[in-house]
Amino acid sequence: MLPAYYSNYSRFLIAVDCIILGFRNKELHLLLTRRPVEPMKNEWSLMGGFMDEQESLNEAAEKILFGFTRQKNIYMEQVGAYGDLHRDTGDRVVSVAFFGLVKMEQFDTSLAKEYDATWVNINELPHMVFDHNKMVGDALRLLRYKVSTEPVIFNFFREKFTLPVLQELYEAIFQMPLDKRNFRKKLTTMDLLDKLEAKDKESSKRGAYYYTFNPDKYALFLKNGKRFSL
Amino acid sequence: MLPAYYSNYSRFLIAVDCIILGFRNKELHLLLTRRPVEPMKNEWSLMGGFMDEQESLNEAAEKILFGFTRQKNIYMEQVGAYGDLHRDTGDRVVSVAFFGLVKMEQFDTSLAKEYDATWVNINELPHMVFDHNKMVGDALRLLRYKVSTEPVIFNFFREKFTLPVLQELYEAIFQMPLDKRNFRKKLTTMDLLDKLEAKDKESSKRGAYYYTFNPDKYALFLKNGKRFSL
DNA sequence: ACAAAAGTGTTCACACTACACCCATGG
DNA sequence: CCATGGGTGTAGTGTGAACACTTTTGT
Repeated sequence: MLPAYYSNYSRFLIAVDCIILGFRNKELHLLLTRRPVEPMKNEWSLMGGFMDEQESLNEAAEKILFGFTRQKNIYMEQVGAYGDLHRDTGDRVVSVAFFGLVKMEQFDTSLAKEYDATWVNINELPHMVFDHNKMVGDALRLLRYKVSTEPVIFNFFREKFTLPVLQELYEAIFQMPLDKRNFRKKLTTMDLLDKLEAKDKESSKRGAYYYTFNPDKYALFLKNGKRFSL
Repeated sequence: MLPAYYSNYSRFLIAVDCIILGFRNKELHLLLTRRPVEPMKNEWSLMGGFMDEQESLNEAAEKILFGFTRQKNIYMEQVGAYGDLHRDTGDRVVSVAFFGLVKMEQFDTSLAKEYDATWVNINELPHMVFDHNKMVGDALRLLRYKVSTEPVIFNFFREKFTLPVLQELYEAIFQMPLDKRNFRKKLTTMDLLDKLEAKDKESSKRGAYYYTFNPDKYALFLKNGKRFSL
Protein backbone atom coordinates (compact mmCIF):
# COMPACT_ATOMS: atom_id res chain seq x y z
CA MET A 1 0.00 0.00 0.00
CA LEU A 2 2.47 2.56 -1.20
CA PRO A 3 1.46 6.17 -1.66
CA ALA A 4 0.41 6.83 -5.25
CA TYR A 5 2.62 9.90 -5.27
CA TYR A 6 5.70 7.83 -5.93
CA SER A 7 4.33 5.89 -8.87
CA ASN A 8 4.51 8.64 -11.46
CA TYR A 9 8.26 8.87 -11.66
CA SER A 10 10.93 7.11 -13.66
CA ARG A 11 13.02 4.37 -12.18
CA PHE A 12 16.69 3.80 -12.86
CA LEU A 13 19.33 1.15 -12.76
CA ILE A 14 21.76 1.85 -9.94
CA ALA A 15 25.24 0.44 -10.19
CA VAL A 16 27.84 0.32 -7.46
CA ASP A 17 31.47 0.54 -8.55
CA CYS A 18 34.23 -0.30 -6.13
CA ILE A 19 37.68 1.21 -6.18
CA ILE A 20 39.54 -1.57 -4.44
CA LEU A 21 43.00 -0.39 -3.49
CA GLY A 22 45.59 -2.90 -2.40
CA PHE A 23 48.81 -2.29 -0.55
CA ARG A 24 51.94 -4.40 -0.57
CA ASN A 25 55.65 -3.74 -0.77
CA LYS A 26 55.37 0.02 -0.43
CA GLU A 27 53.13 0.14 -3.48
CA LEU A 28 49.46 0.90 -4.02
CA HIS A 29 47.56 -1.06 -6.61
CA LEU A 30 44.06 -0.95 -8.02
CA LEU A 31 42.03 -4.07 -8.69
CA LEU A 32 40.75 -4.04 -12.25
CA THR A 33 38.79 -6.43 -14.38
CA ARG A 34 37.91 -6.90 -17.99
CA ARG A 35 34.32 -5.86 -18.54
CA PRO A 36 32.42 -9.07 -19.24
CA VAL A 37 29.55 -7.68 -21.31
CA GLU A 38 28.81 -5.36 -24.16
CA PRO A 39 29.21 -2.50 -24.69
CA MET A 40 32.92 -2.05 -24.11
CA LYS A 41 33.34 -5.76 -23.57
CA ASN A 42 36.88 -6.68 -22.52
CA GLU A 43 37.87 -3.12 -21.73
CA TRP A 44 39.37 -2.31 -18.35
CA SER A 45 36.77 -1.64 -15.70
CA LEU A 46 36.29 -1.21 -12.00
CA MET A 47 34.64 -3.94 -9.99
CA GLY A 48 30.96 -3.20 -10.22
CA GLY A 49 27.49 -4.56 -10.05
CA PHE A 50 23.89 -3.48 -9.87
CA MET A 51 22.16 -2.70 -6.64
CA ASP A 52 19.52 -5.11 -5.46
CA GLU A 53 16.10 -4.36 -4.00
CA GLN A 54 17.04 -5.91 -0.70
CA GLU A 55 20.26 -4.11 0.05
CA SER A 56 21.42 -0.64 0.94
CA LEU A 57 24.11 1.12 -1.05
CA ASN A 58 26.68 0.29 1.60
CA GLU A 59 25.65 -3.33 1.64
CA ALA A 60 25.93 -3.53 -2.12
CA ALA A 61 29.45 -2.14 -1.91
CA GLU A 62 30.43 -4.61 0.79
CA LYS A 63 28.99 -7.43 -1.28
CA ILE A 64 31.17 -6.50 -4.22
CA LEU A 65 34.28 -6.03 -2.13
CA PHE A 66 33.78 -9.37 -0.47
CA GLY A 67 33.08 -11.11 -3.75
CA PHE A 68 36.40 -10.09 -5.18
CA THR A 69 38.69 -10.10 -2.19
CA ARG A 70 37.02 -12.33 0.43
CA GLN A 71 37.67 -9.57 2.95
CA LYS A 72 35.01 -8.17 5.28
CA ASN A 73 34.76 -5.35 7.78
CA ILE A 74 37.00 -3.26 5.60
CA TYR A 75 36.97 0.50 5.87
CA MET A 76 35.00 1.75 2.89
CA GLU A 77 33.83 5.18 2.03
CA GLN A 78 31.42 6.50 -0.54
CA VAL A 79 33.04 8.65 -3.20
CA GLY A 80 29.87 9.94 -4.80
CA ALA A 81 27.15 9.38 -7.35
CA TYR A 82 27.79 9.67 -11.07
CA GLY A 83 24.75 10.53 -13.07
CA ASP A 84 25.59 11.99 -16.44
CA LEU A 85 23.08 11.09 -19.11
CA HIS A 86 25.29 8.99 -21.34
CA ARG A 87 28.00 7.89 -18.96
CA ASP A 88 27.07 4.25 -19.48
CA THR A 89 26.70 3.78 -23.18
CA GLY A 90 24.59 0.67 -22.73
CA ASP A 91 21.66 2.12 -20.83
CA ARG A 92 20.84 4.91 -18.43
CA VAL A 93 22.67 3.96 -15.26
CA VAL A 94 23.44 6.02 -12.19
CA SER A 95 26.52 4.69 -10.49
CA VAL A 96 27.67 5.17 -6.92
CA ALA A 97 31.39 4.74 -6.34
CA PHE A 98 33.03 3.47 -3.16
CA PHE A 99 36.62 2.87 -2.27
CA GLY A 100 38.25 0.45 0.13
CA LEU A 101 41.79 -0.36 1.09
CA VAL A 102 42.88 -3.98 1.55
CA LYS A 103 45.99 -6.05 2.00
CA MET A 104 47.02 -7.52 -1.32
CA GLU A 105 48.34 -10.59 0.44
CA GLN A 106 44.81 -11.65 1.21
CA PHE A 107 43.62 -11.48 -2.37
CA ASP A 108 43.06 -15.00 -3.53
CA THR A 109 44.70 -15.60 -6.89
CA SER A 110 42.11 -18.21 -7.79
CA LEU A 111 39.57 -15.40 -7.70
CA ALA A 112 41.74 -13.46 -10.05
CA LYS A 113 41.33 -16.07 -12.74
CA GLU A 114 37.63 -16.47 -12.22
CA TYR A 115 36.93 -12.79 -12.70
CA ASP A 116 39.84 -11.94 -14.94
CA ALA A 117 40.97 -9.52 -12.24
CA THR A 118 44.40 -7.96 -11.97
CA TRP A 119 46.20 -5.63 -9.64
CA VAL A 120 47.50 -2.62 -11.53
CA ASN A 121 50.01 -0.22 -10.05
CA ILE A 122 48.36 3.06 -9.18
CA ASN A 123 50.91 4.92 -11.29
CA GLU A 124 50.25 2.90 -14.40
CA LEU A 125 46.50 3.00 -14.67
CA PRO A 126 45.09 2.23 -18.10
CA HIS A 127 42.12 3.82 -19.77
CA MET A 128 38.95 2.43 -18.25
CA VAL A 129 35.36 2.29 -19.41
CA PHE A 130 32.90 5.13 -18.98
CA ASP A 131 33.88 7.57 -16.22
CA HIS A 132 35.86 5.11 -14.15
CA ASN A 133 39.09 7.07 -14.43
CA LYS A 134 37.36 10.07 -12.91
CA MET A 135 35.99 7.92 -10.11
CA VAL A 136 39.48 6.71 -9.26
CA GLY A 137 40.83 10.23 -9.24
CA ASP A 138 38.04 11.36 -6.94
CA ALA A 139 38.61 8.35 -4.70
CA LEU A 140 42.32 9.04 -4.33
CA ARG A 141 41.67 12.65 -3.43
CA LEU A 142 39.11 11.58 -0.87
CA LEU A 143 41.40 8.90 0.55
CA ARG A 144 44.18 11.45 1.02
CA TYR A 145 41.84 13.83 2.73
CA LYS A 146 40.34 11.21 5.03
CA VAL A 147 43.66 9.71 5.94
CA SER A 148 45.14 13.04 6.91
CA THR A 149 42.19 14.27 8.99
CA GLU A 150 40.88 11.12 10.65
CA PRO A 151 42.66 8.07 12.04
CA VAL A 152 41.06 5.80 9.47
CA ILE A 153 44.35 4.37 8.33
CA PHE A 154 44.52 2.22 11.42
CA ASN A 155 41.51 0.30 10.16
CA PHE A 156 43.72 -1.07 7.45
CA PHE A 157 45.90 -2.87 9.94
CA ARG A 158 43.47 -5.21 11.63
CA GLU A 159 45.40 -4.92 14.87
CA LYS A 160 49.06 -4.26 15.38
CA PHE A 161 51.44 -2.62 12.95
CA THR A 162 54.95 -1.23 12.88
CA LEU A 163 55.85 2.38 12.29
CA PRO A 164 58.02 1.69 9.25
CA VAL A 165 55.11 -0.04 7.49
CA LEU A 166 52.67 2.66 8.54
CA GLN A 167 54.97 5.22 7.02
CA GLU A 168 55.31 3.23 3.83
CA LEU A 169 51.54 3.15 3.51
CA TYR A 170 51.35 6.92 3.91
CA GLU A 171 54.07 7.37 1.34
CA ALA A 172 52.22 5.14 -1.09
CA ILE A 173 48.95 7.00 -0.59
CA PHE A 174 50.52 10.42 -1.04
CA GLN A 175 53.07 9.35 -3.60
CA MET A 176 55.84 11.20 -1.83
CA PRO A 177 58.62 10.34 0.58
CA LEU A 178 58.22 11.42 4.17
CA ASP A 179 60.87 12.23 6.72
CA LYS A 180 61.10 9.37 9.18
CA ARG A 181 61.80 11.48 12.23
CA ASN A 182 59.13 14.05 11.52
CA PHE A 183 56.60 11.34 10.83
CA ARG A 184 57.31 9.57 14.10
CA LYS A 185 57.40 12.81 16.06
CA LYS A 186 53.90 13.71 14.93
CA LEU A 187 52.61 10.32 15.97
CA THR A 188 54.29 10.35 19.35
CA THR A 189 53.14 13.87 20.21
CA MET A 190 49.54 12.99 19.39
CA ASP A 191 49.86 10.04 21.74
CA LEU A 192 47.23 7.77 20.23
CA LEU A 193 49.23 4.57 19.98
CA ASP A 194 50.23 1.87 22.41
CA LYS A 195 53.68 0.42 21.99
CA LEU A 196 53.77 -3.34 22.37
CA GLU A 197 56.66 -5.39 23.62
CA ALA A 198 56.63 -7.64 20.60
CA LYS A 199 58.65 -6.89 17.53
CA ASP A 200 58.23 -7.73 13.88
CA LYS A 201 61.35 -9.64 12.98
CA GLU A 202 60.38 -10.50 9.42
CA SER A 203 61.34 -7.39 7.59
CA SER A 204 64.57 -6.61 9.36
CA LYS A 205 67.18 -8.17 11.56
CA ARG A 206 66.81 -5.73 14.37
CA GLY A 207 63.03 -5.89 14.35
CA ALA A 208 60.49 -3.09 14.64
CA TYR A 209 58.17 -2.61 17.59
CA TYR A 210 54.49 -3.28 17.07
CA TYR A 211 51.96 -0.60 17.93
CA THR A 212 48.20 -0.54 18.26
CA PHE A 213 45.78 2.32 17.86
CA ASN A 214 44.10 3.16 21.16
CA PRO A 215 40.50 4.38 20.69
CA ASP A 216 40.25 5.51 24.31
CA LYS A 217 43.22 7.79 23.90
CA TYR A 218 41.64 9.11 20.72
CA ALA A 219 38.37 9.86 22.52
CA LEU A 220 40.27 11.85 25.13
CA PHE A 221 42.29 13.54 22.42
CA LEU A 222 39.06 14.75 20.80
CA LYS A 223 37.55 15.79 24.10
CA ASN A 224 40.54 18.07 24.63
CA GLY A 225 39.60 19.86 21.43
CA LYS A 226 42.51 18.42 19.47
CA ARG A 227 42.17 17.32 15.88
CA PHE A 228 43.93 14.45 14.15
CA SER A 229 46.26 15.55 11.38
CA LEU A 230 48.99 13.80 9.51
CA MET B 1 18.38 -1.97 -29.05
CA LEU B 2 19.77 -2.08 -25.58
CA PRO B 3 21.92 -4.97 -24.43
CA ALA B 4 19.84 -7.61 -22.71
CA TYR B 5 22.34 -7.68 -19.88
CA TYR B 6 20.85 -4.62 -18.29
CA SER B 7 17.28 -5.81 -18.28
CA ASN B 8 17.53 -8.29 -15.42
CA TYR B 9 18.11 -5.78 -12.68
CA SER B 10 15.88 -3.77 -10.41
CA ARG B 11 15.20 -0.13 -11.04
CA PHE B 12 14.84 2.54 -8.42
CA LEU B 13 13.40 5.94 -7.81
CA ILE B 14 16.15 8.51 -7.56
CA ALA B 15 15.48 11.69 -5.66
CA VAL B 16 17.59 14.81 -5.59
CA ASP B 17 17.53 16.84 -2.40
CA CYS B 18 18.97 20.34 -2.33
CA ILE B 19 20.52 21.99 0.67
CA ILE B 20 19.97 25.58 -0.30
CA LEU B 21 21.96 27.84 1.97
CA GLY B 22 21.26 31.53 1.99
CA PHE B 23 23.41 34.32 3.29
CA ARG B 24 22.32 37.71 4.51
CA ASN B 25 23.18 39.99 7.40
CA LYS B 26 26.08 37.88 8.65
CA GLU B 27 23.77 34.89 9.01
CA LEU B 28 23.45 31.59 7.20
CA HIS B 29 20.00 30.17 6.63
CA LEU B 30 18.63 26.98 5.15
CA LEU B 31 15.64 26.92 2.84
CA LEU B 32 13.05 24.46 4.12
CA THR B 33 9.61 23.44 3.06
CA ARG B 34 6.69 21.52 4.42
CA ARG B 35 6.58 18.12 2.78
CA PRO B 36 3.52 18.20 0.53
CA VAL B 37 2.72 14.48 0.43
CA GLU B 38 2.34 11.48 2.65
CA PRO B 39 4.11 9.98 4.45
CA MET B 40 5.35 12.66 6.82
CA LYS B 41 3.08 15.20 5.19
CA ASN B 42 3.65 18.73 6.56
CA GLU B 43 6.90 17.83 8.28
CA TRP B 44 9.99 19.93 7.61
CA SER B 45 11.89 18.81 4.54
CA LEU B 46 14.64 19.83 2.18
CA MET B 47 13.78 20.95 -1.32
CA GLY B 48 13.63 17.79 -3.33
CA GLY B 49 12.27 16.08 -6.35
CA PHE B 50 12.64 12.97 -8.43
CA MET B 51 15.14 12.69 -11.22
CA ASP B 52 13.82 12.60 -14.73
CA GLU B 53 14.86 10.34 -17.60
CA GLN B 54 16.10 13.28 -19.61
CA GLU B 55 18.37 14.95 -17.11
CA SER B 56 21.65 14.28 -15.36
CA LEU B 57 21.98 14.41 -11.60
CA ASN B 58 23.54 17.85 -11.81
CA GLU B 59 20.80 19.10 -14.09
CA ALA B 60 18.17 17.80 -11.71
CA ALA B 61 19.82 19.68 -8.86
CA GLU B 62 20.01 22.89 -10.89
CA LYS B 63 16.38 22.50 -11.83
CA ILE B 64 15.36 22.30 -8.19
CA LEU B 65 17.56 25.19 -7.14
CA PHE B 66 16.21 27.35 -9.93
CA GLY B 67 12.64 26.40 -9.17
CA PHE B 68 12.87 27.63 -5.63
CA THR B 69 15.23 30.57 -5.90
CA ARG B 70 15.16 31.67 -9.56
CA GLN B 71 18.94 31.73 -9.43
CA LYS B 72 21.14 30.05 -12.03
CA ASN B 73 24.84 29.37 -12.49
CA ILE B 74 25.19 28.92 -8.78
CA TYR B 75 28.10 26.99 -7.34
CA MET B 76 26.68 23.61 -6.33
CA GLU B 77 28.40 20.53 -5.14
CA GLN B 78 27.26 16.99 -4.67
CA VAL B 79 27.24 15.85 -1.06
CA GLY B 80 26.63 12.18 -1.69
CA ALA B 81 24.11 9.42 -2.24
CA TYR B 82 21.88 8.16 0.55
CA GLY B 83 20.73 4.61 0.05
CA ASP B 84 19.60 3.00 3.27
CA LEU B 85 16.80 0.55 2.77
CA HIS B 86 14.09 2.34 4.69
CA ARG B 87 15.32 5.90 4.65
CA ASP B 88 12.19 6.99 2.78
CA THR B 89 9.28 5.40 4.54
CA GLY B 90 7.03 5.76 1.52
CA ASP B 91 8.96 3.67 -0.99
CA ARG B 92 12.47 2.58 -1.79
CA VAL B 93 14.21 5.76 -2.85
CA VAL B 94 17.88 6.50 -3.29
CA SER B 95 18.51 10.18 -2.80
CA VAL B 96 21.43 12.27 -3.95
CA ALA B 97 22.07 15.44 -1.97
CA PHE B 98 23.52 18.68 -3.31
CA PHE B 99 24.20 21.98 -1.68
CA GLY B 100 24.33 25.49 -3.06
CA LEU B 101 24.91 28.91 -1.59
CA VAL B 102 22.77 31.85 -2.68
CA LYS B 103 22.02 35.42 -1.75
CA MET B 104 18.85 35.57 0.30
CA GLU B 105 18.03 38.93 -1.18
CA GLN B 106 17.26 37.28 -4.48
CA PHE B 107 14.79 34.81 -3.05
CA ASP B 108 11.38 35.84 -4.22
CA THR B 109 8.93 35.88 -1.37
CA SER B 110 6.07 35.03 -3.68
CA LEU B 111 7.81 31.70 -4.27
CA ALA B 112 7.90 31.22 -0.54
CA LYS B 113 4.13 31.18 -0.37
CA GLU B 114 3.70 28.96 -3.36
CA TYR B 115 5.93 26.25 -1.97
CA ASP B 116 5.43 26.94 1.71
CA ALA B 117 9.15 27.58 1.91
CA THR B 118 10.96 29.32 4.74
CA TRP B 119 14.47 30.38 5.57
CA VAL B 120 15.55 28.88 8.86
CA ASN B 121 18.64 30.03 10.71
CA ILE B 122 21.34 27.43 10.47
CA ASN B 123 21.64 27.37 14.26
CA GLU B 124 17.97 26.65 14.81
CA LEU B 125 17.33 23.76 12.47
CA PRO B 126 14.24 21.72 13.26
CA HIS B 127 13.82 17.99 12.94
CA MET B 128 13.42 17.09 9.30
CA VAL B 129 12.00 14.07 7.51
CA PHE B 130 14.01 10.95 6.79
CA ASP B 131 17.77 11.49 6.85
CA HIS B 132 17.68 15.15 5.90
CA ASN B 133 19.35 16.30 9.10
CA LYS B 134 22.30 14.07 8.30
CA MET B 135 22.46 15.43 4.78
CA VAL B 136 22.66 18.97 6.10
CA GLY B 137 25.41 18.06 8.52
CA ASP B 138 27.39 16.40 5.74
CA ALA B 139 26.81 19.39 3.49
CA LEU B 140 28.09 21.86 6.07
CA ARG B 141 31.23 19.81 6.65
CA LEU B 142 31.82 19.64 2.92
CA LEU B 143 31.18 23.36 2.47
CA ARG B 144 33.71 24.19 5.16
CA TYR B 145 36.27 21.93 3.58
CA LYS B 146 35.72 23.23 0.07
CA VAL B 147 35.74 26.85 1.10
CA SER B 148 39.00 26.52 2.97
CA THR B 149 40.89 24.60 0.27
CA GLU B 150 39.56 26.05 -2.97
CA PRO B 151 38.55 29.59 -3.93
CA VAL B 152 34.94 28.56 -4.46
CA ILE B 153 33.59 31.24 -2.18
CA PHE B 154 34.17 33.85 -4.83
CA ASN B 155 31.50 32.18 -6.94
CA PHE B 156 29.00 33.37 -4.41
CA PHE B 157 29.69 36.98 -5.24
CA ARG B 158 28.78 37.19 -8.88
CA GLU B 159 31.47 39.79 -9.41
CA LYS B 160 32.80 42.32 -6.97
CA PHE B 161 32.67 42.12 -3.21
CA THR B 162 34.12 43.90 -0.20
CA LEU B 163 36.46 42.37 2.31
CA PRO B 164 34.20 43.02 5.31
CA VAL B 165 31.36 41.10 3.67
CA LEU B 166 33.70 38.31 2.57
CA GLN B 167 34.84 37.95 6.14
CA GLU B 168 31.29 37.92 7.41
CA LEU B 169 30.48 35.07 5.05
CA TYR B 170 33.45 33.09 6.31
CA GLU B 171 32.44 33.71 9.87
CA ALA B 172 28.91 32.55 9.14
CA ILE B 173 30.13 29.38 7.44
CA PHE B 174 32.53 28.48 10.23
CA GLN B 175 30.40 29.85 13.03
CA MET B 176 33.31 31.61 14.62
CA PRO B 177 34.71 35.12 14.69
CA LEU B 178 37.88 35.79 12.72
CA ASP B 179 40.55 38.40 13.31
CA LYS B 180 40.17 41.13 10.75
CA ARG B 181 43.87 41.83 10.25
CA ASN B 182 44.87 38.19 10.01
CA PHE B 183 42.08 37.48 7.57
CA ARG B 184 43.11 40.33 5.31
CA LYS B 185 46.77 39.50 5.57
CA LYS B 186 46.16 35.99 4.31
CA LEU B 187 44.24 37.29 1.35
CA THR B 188 46.76 39.94 0.44
CA THR B 189 49.74 37.58 0.69
CA MET B 190 48.04 35.05 -1.62
CA ASP B 191 47.55 37.89 -4.08
CA LEU B 192 44.52 36.55 -5.93
CA LEU B 193 42.32 39.62 -5.80
CA ASP B 194 42.17 42.84 -7.75
CA LYS B 195 41.28 45.96 -5.82
CA LEU B 196 38.85 48.19 -7.63
CA GLU B 197 38.62 51.94 -7.31
CA ALA B 198 34.92 51.86 -6.50
CA LYS B 199 33.67 51.60 -2.98
CA ASP B 200 30.54 50.19 -1.43
CA LYS B 201 28.98 53.09 0.38
CA GLU B 202 25.82 51.35 1.46
CA SER B 203 26.94 49.61 4.57
CA SER B 204 29.15 52.31 6.00
CA LYS B 205 29.90 55.97 5.74
CA ARG B 206 33.53 55.62 4.85
CA GLY B 207 32.84 52.93 2.28
CA ALA B 208 34.70 49.68 1.62
CA TYR B 209 36.73 48.98 -1.49
CA TYR B 210 35.39 46.43 -3.94
CA TYR B 211 37.58 43.52 -4.99
CA THR B 212 37.31 40.89 -7.67
CA PHE B 213 38.78 37.42 -7.84
CA ASN B 214 41.37 37.14 -10.60
CA PRO B 215 41.43 33.66 -12.19
CA ASP B 216 44.67 34.38 -14.04
CA LYS B 217 46.45 35.16 -10.81
CA TYR B 218 45.04 31.96 -9.38
CA ALA B 219 46.34 29.93 -12.34
CA LEU B 220 49.82 31.33 -11.76
CA PHE B 221 49.49 30.73 -8.05
CA LEU B 222 48.79 27.06 -8.73
CA LYS B 223 51.57 26.80 -11.27
CA ASN B 224 53.99 27.94 -8.59
CA GLY B 225 52.98 24.95 -6.50
CA LYS B 226 51.04 27.03 -4.00
CA ARG B 227 47.74 25.85 -2.54
CA PHE B 228 44.77 27.94 -1.57
CA SER B 229 44.02 27.88 2.13
CA LEU B 230 41.85 30.01 4.32
C1' DA C 1 82.66 -7.58 10.61
C1' DC C 2 79.37 -5.91 7.77
C1' DA C 3 75.00 -5.13 5.68
C1' DA C 4 70.36 -3.59 6.43
C1' DA C 5 66.77 -1.56 8.61
C1' DA C 6 65.24 0.76 13.27
C1' DG C 7 65.42 4.30 16.09
C1' DT C 8 66.46 9.07 17.97
C1' DG C 9 67.03 15.55 18.62
C1' DT C 10 68.03 19.91 17.21
C1' DT C 11 67.87 23.95 14.44
C1' DC C 12 65.72 27.11 11.34
C1' DA C 13 62.19 29.26 8.69
C1' DC C 14 57.74 30.31 8.25
C1' DA C 15 52.89 30.61 9.40
C1' DC C 16 49.48 31.60 12.75
C1' DT C 17 47.89 34.36 16.77
C1' DA C 18 47.01 38.09 19.54
C1' DC C 19 46.41 42.70 19.86
C1' DA C 20 44.97 48.64 19.46
C1' DC C 21 44.73 52.65 17.09
C1' DC C 22 43.80 56.02 13.28
C1' DC C 23 40.85 57.10 9.13
C1' DA C 24 36.99 58.65 6.39
C1' DT C 25 32.48 60.09 6.10
C1' DG C 26 27.36 61.03 6.74
C1' DG C 27 24.32 62.81 9.57
C1' DC D 1 31.65 66.78 16.23
C1' DC D 2 30.68 62.34 16.89
C1' DA D 3 29.23 57.71 15.85
C1' DT D 4 30.10 53.98 12.75
C1' DG D 5 32.45 50.81 10.32
C1' DG D 6 37.07 50.47 7.30
C1' DG D 7 41.64 49.93 7.28
C1' DT D 8 46.57 49.01 8.92
C1' DG D 9 51.63 46.51 11.55
C1' DT D 10 54.32 44.09 14.89
C1' DA D 11 55.92 40.92 18.25
C1' DG D 12 55.60 36.38 20.12
C1' DT D 13 54.52 31.58 19.67
C1' DG D 14 54.03 27.18 17.66
C1' DT D 15 54.25 24.11 13.78
C1' DG D 16 56.44 21.99 9.79
C1' DA D 17 60.88 20.98 7.33
C1' DA D 18 65.61 19.81 6.95
C1' DC D 19 69.14 17.04 8.43
C1' DA D 20 73.10 12.46 10.29
C1' DC D 21 74.42 9.31 13.25
C1' DT D 22 74.00 5.22 16.50
C1' DT D 23 71.82 0.70 17.50
C1' DT D 24 70.64 -3.98 16.76
C1' DT D 25 71.24 -8.42 14.93
C1' DG D 26 71.33 -12.13 11.35
C1' DT D 27 74.44 -13.82 8.20
